[in-house]
Amino acid sequence: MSITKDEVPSVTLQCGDCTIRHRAVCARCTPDEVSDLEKIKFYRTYEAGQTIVWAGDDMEFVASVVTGIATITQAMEDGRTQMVGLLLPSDFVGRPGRTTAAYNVTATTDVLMCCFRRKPFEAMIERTPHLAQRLLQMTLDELDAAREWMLLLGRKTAREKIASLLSIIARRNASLQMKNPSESMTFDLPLTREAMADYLGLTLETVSRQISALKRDGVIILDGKRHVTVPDMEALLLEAGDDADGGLFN
Amino acid sequence: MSITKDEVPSVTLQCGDCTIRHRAVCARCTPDEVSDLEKIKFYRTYEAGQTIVWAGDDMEFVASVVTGIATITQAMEDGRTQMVGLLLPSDFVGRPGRTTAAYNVTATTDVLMCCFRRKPFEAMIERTPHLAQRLLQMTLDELDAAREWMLLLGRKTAREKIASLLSIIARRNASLQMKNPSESMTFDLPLTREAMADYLGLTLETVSRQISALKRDGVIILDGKRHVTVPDMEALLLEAGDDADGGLFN
DNA sequence: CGAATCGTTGAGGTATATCAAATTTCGTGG
DNA sequence: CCACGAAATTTGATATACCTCAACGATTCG
Repeated sequence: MSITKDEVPSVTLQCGDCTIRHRAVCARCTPDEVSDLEKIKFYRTYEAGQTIVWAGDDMEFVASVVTGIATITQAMEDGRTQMVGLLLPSDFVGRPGRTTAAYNVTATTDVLMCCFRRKPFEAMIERTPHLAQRLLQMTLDELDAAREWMLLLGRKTAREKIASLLSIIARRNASLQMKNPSESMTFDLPLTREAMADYLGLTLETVSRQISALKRDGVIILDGKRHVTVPDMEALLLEAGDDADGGLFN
Repeated sequence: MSITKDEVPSVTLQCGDCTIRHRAVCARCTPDEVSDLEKIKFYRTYEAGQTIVWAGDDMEFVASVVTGIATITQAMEDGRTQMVGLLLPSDFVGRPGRTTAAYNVTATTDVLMCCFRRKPFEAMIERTPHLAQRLLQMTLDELDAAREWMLLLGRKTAREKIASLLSIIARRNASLQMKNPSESMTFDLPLTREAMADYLGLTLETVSRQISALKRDGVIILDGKRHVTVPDMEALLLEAGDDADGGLFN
């Protein structure tokens, strides 16, 4: 996990064939607006483990995750850490109107970010309703996700927390692969046990134990430490303690 | 706590001298835009204890809290409940673009709401950048608050949770009364022990015990069950486990 | 005055944290 | 390719913070 100098991808990407074009903050923008955005954008890459933003630092840019996974975390002085967001491709990083970062953002896999210089981006929000509208929509979605997580953190048992996390990851993969979510599903965990613990408000030992328990009970099948098969999504959803249907939208 | 028919206030309020005009969703609107809003607005009152919105119901309106306090809660099938938001004057209720309410909203005191019919309001957002921009700002603030709460729910001890809640309420009162927050402060708890428990992810017994403990330790002074004096805000902040300064913005 | 609501306090149980050690995985260099 | 060390993970033993169940006190309201 060595830290090397950021490197601009050898081929500069064009917004026209960007993989997140239809989901990112620019989703509603007209071609004209996109070409305005293109003038203030630049790419950055981060290696797995690298910090993208330090809480308290000046924010020179806001950005969209193009590929890879990053985490948003908040820490107390004594080291207790809570993940407060998981950033997937198309997710937005940074808050227009704020000069100082409030959270740590860390790459958990190699990450490619599409960055916009903050000042020009803020100016553009003021004059581009499509941008503000899309950002509002995305922020409302994030708020919903945060609230769902508050229920998990405040009221769910350790087993339910693990099952919830697994089903969220599974659901995500399902939506990518366009599979019927009731079938059996297979995916890789993008997080270490410690990162899962920070997400779920548990210790890594408890995470490990509960994963072992779910495995023992046949709810999941493990191949190695990270490769998970869920033979019966219904059963997993049941363990998560959510409403039977689990997540209608998204 | 009887439930009576909603009643429009005897005097219909005018946006011009509305107490939340400068903080609510309409804060950035021009006089013209406000008068457009005025055409689709109506007032509703709710008594303490009354439900304002049921999760799953159709949302006919979105609204601003004008006076009083309401809570946003989420419940699991077995009854476990988590508060995911606290609504104070000027806060916004409802999500444009969504037809069905995702959460329960309940009045904890008598509440006056300034409501907008949802459809026309959504249309107005599309054509009124000032409205979308302000709503974005407010939503970003809520997201920050939700994330701060995630840290509390996931990583703080019961005592820290109580101290955090008290300091948030105290800070709020300070900002209303324009007092120096380092002085001693007095305020009333707007929540029952049970509501506090639902907010903090605790049982009401634990809330009661921790409040007693803070009282025993001289961190707070109780007069009755709800009237609280904090002789030394610094000490309370310390108990909350936050950074020394505690809350720069807002 | 009695019932209902709200809050406090106590005793004991349990889920999860903490501390500790063994085991597996994985990257690196010989 | 293999050996080594570091990191990640699992598992065990024990501690403890918080929950659960229960009883009781205070306040309000009809």
